[in-house]
Amino acid sequence: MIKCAKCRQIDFVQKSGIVRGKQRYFCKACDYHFTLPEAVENRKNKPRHQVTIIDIANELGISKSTVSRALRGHTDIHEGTRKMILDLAQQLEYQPNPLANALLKSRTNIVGILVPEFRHYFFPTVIMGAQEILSKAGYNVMICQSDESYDTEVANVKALMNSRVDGLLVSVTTQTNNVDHFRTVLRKEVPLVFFNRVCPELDTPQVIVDDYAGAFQAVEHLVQQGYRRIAHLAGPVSLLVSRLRMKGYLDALQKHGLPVDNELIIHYDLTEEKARIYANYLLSLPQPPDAIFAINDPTAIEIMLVAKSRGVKIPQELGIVGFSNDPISAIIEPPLTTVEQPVWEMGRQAARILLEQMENPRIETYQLPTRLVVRGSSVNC
Amino acid sequence: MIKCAKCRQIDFVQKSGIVRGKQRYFCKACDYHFTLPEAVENRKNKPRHQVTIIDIANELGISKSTVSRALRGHTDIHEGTRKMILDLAQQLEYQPNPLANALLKSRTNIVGILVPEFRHYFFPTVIMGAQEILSKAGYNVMICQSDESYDTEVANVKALMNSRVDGLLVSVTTQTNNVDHFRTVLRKEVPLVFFNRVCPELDTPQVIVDDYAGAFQAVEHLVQQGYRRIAHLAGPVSLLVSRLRMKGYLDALQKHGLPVDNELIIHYDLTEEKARIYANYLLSLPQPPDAIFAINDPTAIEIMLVAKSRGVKIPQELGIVGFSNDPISAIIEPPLTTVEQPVWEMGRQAARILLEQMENPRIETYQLPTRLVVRGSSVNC
DNA sequence: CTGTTAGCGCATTCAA
DNA sequence: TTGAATGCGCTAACAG
Repeated sequence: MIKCAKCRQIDFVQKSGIVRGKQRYFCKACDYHFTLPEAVENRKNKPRHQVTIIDIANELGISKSTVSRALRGHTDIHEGTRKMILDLAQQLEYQPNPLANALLKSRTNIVGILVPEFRHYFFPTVIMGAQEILSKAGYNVMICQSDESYDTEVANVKALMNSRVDGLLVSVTTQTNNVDHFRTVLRKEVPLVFFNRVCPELDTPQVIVDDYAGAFQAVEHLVQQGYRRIAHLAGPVSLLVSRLRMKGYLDALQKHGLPVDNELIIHYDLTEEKARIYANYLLSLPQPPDAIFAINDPTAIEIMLVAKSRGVKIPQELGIVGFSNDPISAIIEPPLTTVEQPVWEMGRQAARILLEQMENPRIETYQLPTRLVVRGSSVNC
Repeated sequence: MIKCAKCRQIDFVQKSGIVRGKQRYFCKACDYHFTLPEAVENRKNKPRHQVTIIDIANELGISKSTVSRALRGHTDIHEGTRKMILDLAQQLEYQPNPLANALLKSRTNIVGILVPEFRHYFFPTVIMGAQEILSKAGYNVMICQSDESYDTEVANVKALMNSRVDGLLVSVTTQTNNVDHFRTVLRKEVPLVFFNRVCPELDTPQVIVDDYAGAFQAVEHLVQQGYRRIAHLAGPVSLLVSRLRMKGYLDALQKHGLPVDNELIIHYDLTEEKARIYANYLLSLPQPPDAIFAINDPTAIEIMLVAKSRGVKIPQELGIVGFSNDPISAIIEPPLTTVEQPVWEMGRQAARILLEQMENPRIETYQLPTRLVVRGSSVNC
């Protein structure tokens, strides 16, 4: 089945020895010597050769289009032919090559997920939720983590775009102030959904929880427990989630007539070391707080460890509330009061919206509920 | 630049109206009406059109081969031409389409990582280590988690193979007894490296830690602390890691002349619920153990919680040692004695070996060291 | 109902 | 030094 490279006839071609490792051919019709393109040659003796529709077509003596149609389940096919094809495909363990399809359709069936870290409970869980929905819908997932570095985030977005992902699920870093890299994504019309750490300045869907209400309840709870000098170890101002929780904190204080002391409000970059430093700072103030509302559970736990190491009694001398309901918070001693958010569901929801976005784009912010879980770290009895 | 679909001439073709949304063309030479393939038509007016070498070639009035060569950095190119091409490419923000390349070379530059779960510290950390190495080497990573389900694992392997990953990093589920799906991978000559939960029966590299020594030290430590009736809440027999840690446990008992009591050895499936059930079971034996060596930290922590809930004092009435040095173990009360393993490094190592495997396959088992970290949960003072 | 043809974007081979 | 032709595997349009 080898055509002459010159006269295109097939009946006169024969092998004519091997030169520098390459099989050479000779056409008796036009007296022409030639070698086959490497790919074709490889095709013949590669052990890991994947079965293609051409193999099936050749085997059956029909055209590859017919095979394609049968495999794709088109209706206008002779029943016998279809059966032949399907049987052989099964027997040969035929697997369509998604690369070819991707090239043809410019669709990879891959969704990129970009998160700042996955050391803690939160992001891995969101990812699992997203994966649940996405894999049901036939998508594979490519996960990147930016390690809270803006540069890495930019590089990751570039890499994912370069891999031609069909959509992007993103939670930004604490350092992300410039969002041009996401503008590029939108310009190329690649569906993009933010979750948790969102970019409200971009016209694309966002999935968040009711951070304001959660924070408000948390602080109100502290007030009701009798705490009066409540500090807030907050996230960086760049993140909407920080600002919303901050607002909940402030409004709760205000509602209950408590003064806002700026000394007790600290924005930080969510790293462990800084959490420890600021916790120590707060506890060594001349007038230390009697309670701290932390932006999230890892922060709350760092505070707790610092407090313990300083001999500060929880909850008697210091009430602590976190955010997220990380499983650790139930385990630690004393168990941590925290604001539960539907983490798994957030992943599912973000994925659903991304899928929807691929069909008919709509820009909306989706908000999931939060719920206060009261535990020992804040019950001042 | 449109050729007639019949006579292949280009000079006589003109548009002839739009029918059902499709542009139709008309050849004045051969009097033939036709439409262009969808792809070509799309190409003309797609907003998200990516720049290709053809665009560059057309713009410059040269052939795409030349452009390709210039971009690929071949030497046999006129310096002026090269510069022209490179400049225009930069200006147009040309990005080579990896899909085309993948199709051509049968290489995707994607590595699949398959883990049983990522709820806990261990697997996410390994993944981060692997990613560090792989992305440096120009690979993207596709992560799947099987949720400890054999069927999901098989499906995931299939999906990853179907995506034509260039290599696979795997840790199997507790249920994986049949490894035919991995045999398929090897048969197709896709590099495969196991880590942590490995498949020694397969001829492919494995990365593990010195589980035996770690377990031995852990149990010996318990003996030295004066514990005499040491139980072992072990992993499923199907996992090599369970068997090795079990052996370490048994040998340590034997070395110190302690009897092996089968009642005190329990294999389980690593689920939280079962951990709790068996912990309760052990503690309610007529002759309960005075110490428990747990297969891993999550298990140890479940045991600790159960013990606390039953009012059993740790470490006075019950010594506990885990395995992995999960960050939680330092935080929990009392802090957990555990066997540290270089988790991050395990990911890096597995990735390195996978890369090496792509060059020159070699079958070896790589073992990383472990180290006992003594904390409060086992110091019987 | 089926075969032919074209093209997705690229690298490569051969001919000039 | 360059261009034309080929094929990676597949689908879709079109012509019988």
